[in-house]
Amino acid sequence: MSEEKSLNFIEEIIEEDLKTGKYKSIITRFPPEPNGYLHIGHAKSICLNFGLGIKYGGKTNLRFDDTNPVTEETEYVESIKDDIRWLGFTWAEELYTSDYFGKLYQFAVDLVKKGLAYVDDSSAEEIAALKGTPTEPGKENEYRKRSIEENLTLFSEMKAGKYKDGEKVLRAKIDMKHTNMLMRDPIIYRIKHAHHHRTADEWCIYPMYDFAHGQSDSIEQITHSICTLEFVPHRELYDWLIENLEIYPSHQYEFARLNMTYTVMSKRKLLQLVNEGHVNGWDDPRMPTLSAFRRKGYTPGSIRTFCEKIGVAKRENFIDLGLLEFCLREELNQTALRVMAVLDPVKLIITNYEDEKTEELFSENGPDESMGKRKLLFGKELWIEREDFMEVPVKKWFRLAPGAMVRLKSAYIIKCDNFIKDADGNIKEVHCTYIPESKSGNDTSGITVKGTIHWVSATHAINAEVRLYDRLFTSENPLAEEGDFKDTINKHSLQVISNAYVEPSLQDADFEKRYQFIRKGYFYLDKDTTPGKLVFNRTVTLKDAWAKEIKKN
RNA sequence: UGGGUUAUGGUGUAACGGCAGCACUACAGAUUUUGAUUCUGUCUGUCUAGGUUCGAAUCCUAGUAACCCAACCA
Repeated sequence: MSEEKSLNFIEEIIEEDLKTGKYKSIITRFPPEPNGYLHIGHAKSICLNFGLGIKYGGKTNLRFDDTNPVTEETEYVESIKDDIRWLGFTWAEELYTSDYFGKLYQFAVDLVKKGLAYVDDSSAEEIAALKGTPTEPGKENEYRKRSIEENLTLFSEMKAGKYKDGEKVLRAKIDMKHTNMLMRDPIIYRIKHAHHHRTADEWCIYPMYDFAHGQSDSIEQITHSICTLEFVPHRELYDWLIENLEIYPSHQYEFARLNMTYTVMSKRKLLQLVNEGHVNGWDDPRMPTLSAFRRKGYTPGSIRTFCEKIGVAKRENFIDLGLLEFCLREELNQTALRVMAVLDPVKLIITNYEDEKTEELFSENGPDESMGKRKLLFGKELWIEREDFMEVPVKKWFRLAPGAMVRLKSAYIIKCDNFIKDADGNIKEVHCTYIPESKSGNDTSGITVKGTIHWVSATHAINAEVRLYDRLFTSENPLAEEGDFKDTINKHSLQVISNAYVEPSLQDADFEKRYQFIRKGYFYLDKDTTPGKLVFNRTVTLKDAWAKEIKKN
């Protein structure tokens, strides 16, 4: 049975274009502005653009849209390239809009020569005042009547640096009464005496987005220029410029950007979180940036799967963060190495176990037998999870409690006989006896227990710092709340455990491996790890039916 | 009081005039040496009102709602 996957609307357009022979092959592009780090919303666009290139045997360029020197930096260029590579994509060519500044300038001159652009001496305020509003038409000003010759002179003087920032702009001459405000003589060049990250001080005039993007698409012969919905009104201008410049006709198509629960996606707001210290940098694992997801332990494959599952359409969407986590767990469940770690330790003493004895036990590394087994060290004193013992068990409890039996994962069945509290009434030690015949893999005891808990040997375990993350916002939609979105920041989004115990095999942890701390979640080594101190990030929790059960009561 | 875009379960996404499907979530159960995984099952939907048609999510008419547009940002 062949399962035919339905096409999204852009794929339909492409297949039609290919079928009718409009294009022999396609070229797409991913056009980030290097003024911030890439986030999960960009991943949707990256997967779409590069995915299309791959699917239809075309190619995809990486083009940095660097027309605003005051906000753009090389640091961002590098991080963006890293993130795209990490996601698993390869660009055909690495390009910069600034590569085309010469051509773009010439295009502007052509427009002036055709009488379709003019130099305007008005201030930003004056321009805004005559622009009108969405419901009222704009008005023309005196500069609009300048001769072609005068415009040519003035524009070349702008380029030559004769004027200060804001003193003059170049505008396309279209229609001040147009119902689309973007067509009311849009500014296409402005003066900025600023240092550009690539062209340095070569230019003091820079093209606006609308006069750079479509023209760059055209220069690269991009067949399908894909952007998000807020650019829909720009398409009319995009087409107007291409038509009047008589250059290669690229076409723009728009899809709905990704919105996700418990997440803000605008670069401006993310920058705010970083600058105001609400998080510790762009790659703080609580951020929705790709570098943060990477640091936290997300796999590129899970993000690609996610982008595949959410689809591409034109209607507003609000995706459940849980879907991303589902894709992640789906992959990690297959691939993560199983190990044991105790995050909130309580001492467990096996009273009938020989004092100095150390026993070697074996445990599977993962769900697939090919992943092999590893050695565990077992002894009289262990660390177990505080939450796995209950002095007065609730109903349906099948972990440790006075008189109760559980299996220690890959080891023995034990029975709880006693426990000791400290002066504050906290459980200090749990005393148990073990059943020698119940050894894992060789159990002749005939006893069955409902619960299995994880453990580490107190004499062999190594110490580690473990960082647990929760969602950054308490509100599902921080932007929809009254007041500032930062008011809904989750004050408990980071929990640092400095005294966790992990099994000795973790001494060899590295950035190639992802782990499941059995029963606790998936974890990944953090870059803050030093030779003397292991640091792990919790990538995501395991699904927890018991927590849900508790919550119900 | 302008222009543009979009409306399908709680959330996404299919259907191209012919049985409203899939995924996530939620819920119930089975299995389990991870209360994980796996497996089984259940609930929930075509924005509204008319019309065309043997037959409408799909076509027509009229509404309604949401989002975008008044940076020398992209």
